Amino acid sequence: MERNCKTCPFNSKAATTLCDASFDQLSENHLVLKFKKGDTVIKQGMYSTNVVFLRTGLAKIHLTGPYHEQIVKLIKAPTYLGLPTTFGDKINQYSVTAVSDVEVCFIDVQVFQTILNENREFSHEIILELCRNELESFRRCANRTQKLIRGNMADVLLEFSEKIFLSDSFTMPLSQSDLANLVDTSRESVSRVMTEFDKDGIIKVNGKQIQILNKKSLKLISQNG
Amino acid sequence: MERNCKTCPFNSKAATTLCDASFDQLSENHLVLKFKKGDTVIKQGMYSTNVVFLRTGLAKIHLTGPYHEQIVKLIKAPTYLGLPTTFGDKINQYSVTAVSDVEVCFIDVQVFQTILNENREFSHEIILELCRNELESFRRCANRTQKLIRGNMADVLLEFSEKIFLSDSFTMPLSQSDLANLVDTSRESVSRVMTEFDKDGIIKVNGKQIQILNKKSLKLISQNG
DNA sequence: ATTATTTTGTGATTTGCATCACATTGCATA
DNA sequence: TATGCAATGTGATGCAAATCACAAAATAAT
Repeated sequence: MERNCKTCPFNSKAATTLCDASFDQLSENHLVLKFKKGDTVIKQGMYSTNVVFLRTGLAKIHLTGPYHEQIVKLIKAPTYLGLPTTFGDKINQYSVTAVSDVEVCFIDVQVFQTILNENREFSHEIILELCRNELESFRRCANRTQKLIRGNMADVLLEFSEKIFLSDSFTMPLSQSDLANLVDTSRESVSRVMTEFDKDGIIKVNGKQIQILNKKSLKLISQNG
Repeated sequence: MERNCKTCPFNSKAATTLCDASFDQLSENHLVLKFKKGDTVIKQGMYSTNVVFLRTGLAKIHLTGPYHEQIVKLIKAPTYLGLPTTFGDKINQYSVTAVSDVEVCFIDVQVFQTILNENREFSHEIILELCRNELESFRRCANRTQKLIRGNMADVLLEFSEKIFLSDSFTMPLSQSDLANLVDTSRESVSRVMTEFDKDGIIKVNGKQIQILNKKSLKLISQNG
């Protein structure tokens, strides 16, 4: 457990700003914690007075839906989490679970707010990030509800490849059940679509190892049925 | 066309703060415009350097989905619109269309930003609002994708009654096609569900006039299938 | 008033996908 | 190495809701 925030490999501008501007406050008031794959970082329904900064690793945001768990998205460090909670009623509105081993900073709200008030650039960036999230939510929701399973699965594969792993081949970080909750289908359908894509030569599946062979096709499937 | 912002019936705290704190700047820099029912207030894809404040009336936020228009939600004055656009790349990411006659203030981004920078309380409130929106999006999306049509329709009726019109009877502001895009179904299904609800004595439909007779049932339908 | 044109109601048919029901594989822990 | 549990593959069946196809109202336009 280290406490020196200067050493954080922050490549988020907001995070850097935060650290540079307020190192003293932060180093006094934050914790760097390590979580193992599968651990709960934020638990829906619990009281919390911390902003969470995901420093390294992957995590999933999920919440209890009307009938089953809903995975909102897979996120990659560095990002802030739990802002809405912190600024709201301090009750976590969603859970965050580590998908790989992760390092996390818990920053006390009070401190965070102070910094926000003192640092114009930082608060502007936070607003920007929140705006981006809102738009992303709209789009995501429109896609999920309108597209067929194949389209949504194609989207997820493309997103993982292009946004998360920055490579055509990667190790699938989620189980098929998780994927099902992410694209809102059944586990069985996820399985079927994956084997379909494999048989059609669009991807190569080898256990958890995924390789995208034909990105063009995936994009077509994403657009059409 | 009036320009005196002091006269706005702002009951949003953020809006009041904005007006009180920065009346001079604002009255120099904003316009109050009237739109008629059906008019486009914000057009997706267009360049814009204004934050839009919906002063009076109802409007719908909608965007082009992969296959058809998606209505995100019905909104009621007073609210800010287009924040994400304004802070982002200045290209509107969604459309806003007047559902009743509305009054709108266009506030120049520059001015808005200045005020945001000068007014701590105001910027804090904006952050709060953005956070709320994000959470609301998560919930909404989880509901839409998991619930059956009857459940979603029940939700919409309850929301209109409780959040928008604050009454058990109201005039449905959206067409069935709009409702279909809102809950992501077909127009025909909306029609069928409405007549079902009517036949079951849960609501009374009389053209566009809706009366909720049995709120308990609606809530049950919203929760179960 | 009389046409258009958009909205709505309702049946018949089709279909994507959930669900059920197991077999199988992989992985962990004794 | 065996044993147990979780994650997967795959068929058969059922169902919610999309789609198609009109008729009937209701609004708008002439």
